[in-house]
Amino acid sequence: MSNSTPATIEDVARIANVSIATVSRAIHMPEKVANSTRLKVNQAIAVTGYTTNAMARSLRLGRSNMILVVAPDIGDPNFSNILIGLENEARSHGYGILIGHTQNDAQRGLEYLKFLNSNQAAGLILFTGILPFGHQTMTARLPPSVGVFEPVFNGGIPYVGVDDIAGARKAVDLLIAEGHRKIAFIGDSRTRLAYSRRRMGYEAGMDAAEIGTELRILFEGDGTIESGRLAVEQLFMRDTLPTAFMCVNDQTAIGVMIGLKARGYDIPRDFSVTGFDDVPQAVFMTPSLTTIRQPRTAIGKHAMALLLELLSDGQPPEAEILLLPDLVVRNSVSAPSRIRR
Amino acid sequence: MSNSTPATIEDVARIANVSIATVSRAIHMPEKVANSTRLKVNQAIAVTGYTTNAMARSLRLGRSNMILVVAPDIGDPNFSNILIGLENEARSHGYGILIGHTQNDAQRGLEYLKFLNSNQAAGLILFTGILPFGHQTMTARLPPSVGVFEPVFNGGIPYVGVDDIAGARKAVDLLIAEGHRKIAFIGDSRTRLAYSRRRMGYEAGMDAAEIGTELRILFEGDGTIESGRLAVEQLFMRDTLPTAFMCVNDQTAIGVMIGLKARGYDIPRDFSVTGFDDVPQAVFMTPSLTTIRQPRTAIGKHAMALLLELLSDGQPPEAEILLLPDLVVRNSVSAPSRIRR
DNA sequence: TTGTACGCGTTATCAT
DNA sequence: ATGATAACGCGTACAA
Repeated sequence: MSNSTPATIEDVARIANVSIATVSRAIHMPEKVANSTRLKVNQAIAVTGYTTNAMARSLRLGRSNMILVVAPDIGDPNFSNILIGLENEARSHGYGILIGHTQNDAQRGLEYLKFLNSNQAAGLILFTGILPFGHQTMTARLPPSVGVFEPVFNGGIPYVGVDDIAGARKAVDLLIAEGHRKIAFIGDSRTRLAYSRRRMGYEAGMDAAEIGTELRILFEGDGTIESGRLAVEQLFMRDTLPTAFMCVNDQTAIGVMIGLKARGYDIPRDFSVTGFDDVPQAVFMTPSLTTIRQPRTAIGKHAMALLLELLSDGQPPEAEILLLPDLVVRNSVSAPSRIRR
Repeated sequence: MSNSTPATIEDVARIANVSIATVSRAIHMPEKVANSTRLKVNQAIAVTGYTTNAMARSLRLGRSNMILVVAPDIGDPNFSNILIGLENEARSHGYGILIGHTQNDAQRGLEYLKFLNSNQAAGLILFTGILPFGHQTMTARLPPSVGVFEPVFNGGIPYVGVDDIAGARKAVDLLIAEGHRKIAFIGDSRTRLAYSRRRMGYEAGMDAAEIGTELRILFEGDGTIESGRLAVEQLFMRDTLPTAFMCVNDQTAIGVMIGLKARGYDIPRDFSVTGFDDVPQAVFMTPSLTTIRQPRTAIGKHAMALLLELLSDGQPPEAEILLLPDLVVRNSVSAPSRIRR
């Protein structure tokens, strides 16, 4: 059983009294081998505790059973949850997943490119809109790849993300349903494509409710807590106050809440606030934040499924898969207060 | 340059006008090859864009350059931060890291065991005190392994964790320095060894301050938010109130804070609270939680360094590496109130 | 200092 | 249905 050296296909063949070719067939194409023979082989496998040597297999096949997952920041809470989806899906198809993080450093990106070139990974999952390989990118032969969250700016690389427009629409619709009309959108059109889409959802919702542009307030931030706080300050100074703040992401929403509380206002009595993402701390805020939840595990699962399809079929089935995010109603939204503004 | 098929060692040899053996030597034992030859080889490598085929190399060498990291739950915020340390250290030594999560499911654990057996990983990092391989564990030949956070109950497997006793001591010392004497320890001696050690730190601190056992309150919980809340209820019922709650982990502390606030008390005016771990939401609590921070990235780095040492030396340099955690002072601790209790 | 040749464990081709 | 054998790309013992 537990010898010093792992059993090889030859050990199995000897014990089962067949050739190594038959053993290989019994494992990978069971229908092409006689029942009685297959039985003998299976017994021999059980006796020896044989496991296919993945290195030899990969060498022969010319491809590994590993998927490289590259993210700019592993520590990102978004990352770990998507990882779960990725890992489950990969594992259930016999693939393992390799982790890499670039910290937005081109040098490290290059290392991963070498990694890919040395055949260590059959496919690539990218957590960023840009290829992390610097200027070498152009000459690089990438394996089948799939982006997560954002389209990869290289063309031809499919991606799995969330329907930001529909998600934002859910938030603005809730606000409108609660009776709000003067709703500010605290946005960030520069950083990510997803963010401009969220704004589109906001506009669409306002349009649908026939709320005129004179009631729409747009603040251009940068998606950080600080920019949320700043938005509040600016809006107060300009004396153009909304009854609700719809924020492009949870970070901004947290900043808005901080700013509002600093001025002594109560949320949601005086102002309603919504976020987007449902970061882990959203539920711990006071009040807990009403937001749009990213279906993280599902995103991971779909991205990996797409990649595996690519790996077998060769052709990209779809260029873009958008999942519908959920509205998570908590305590930061209520009907608008009666204070005149 | 970017041909259809990757360059092999043979391509390099042909261009450099040497044998493949010389190319291999030029790469792996540069000092054993003539300067002029090495130069030719390096040029040929540059021209072809050659990268060693890792599969072939691993097959030949009998070991891969992958480290398998197995955790019960990838989503755990502790995990991702340690992962950063692990990854950085591994990568800088030419190793890649593979992720697996078991969800405490023995079946999945077995899959990883097969993985290991098929030579796909040269080493193993374990995030749990128990081997996740079910009863097969005994017969299994494990590769060099290192535990993280907790000792692995198998013997002979070194681990890297945190000095829980010293960490807890920092918390209790702070409380005592603020003037507290009647300090409750809300613990959990069943779940993890680390937790009992934290209690030892508490006792040691109380001993050092010569605070008698009649002023020590011990509540046995289970490390969850709910158990923290429950502790408060019980202590109020028993009418044995401390001025400070020292909690075995942040979850418990959060529960305690919820319980205290539900009864209308102010923290830290009426009661002080400390946690342990510094989970991401600790800073977002109101008040923000004073706690002991796990040096997560450092733990990962040390664990991987230890494993790599094991991989090359063969012998475990140390059985146990304990890192010193930091006290993070925030706003949940102040001097005890004057209310008589 | 350099080259030749074998073997690592597998899968695929071609016979039988 | 099964077996013999050639490759996959590399590292190294041995020979030169």
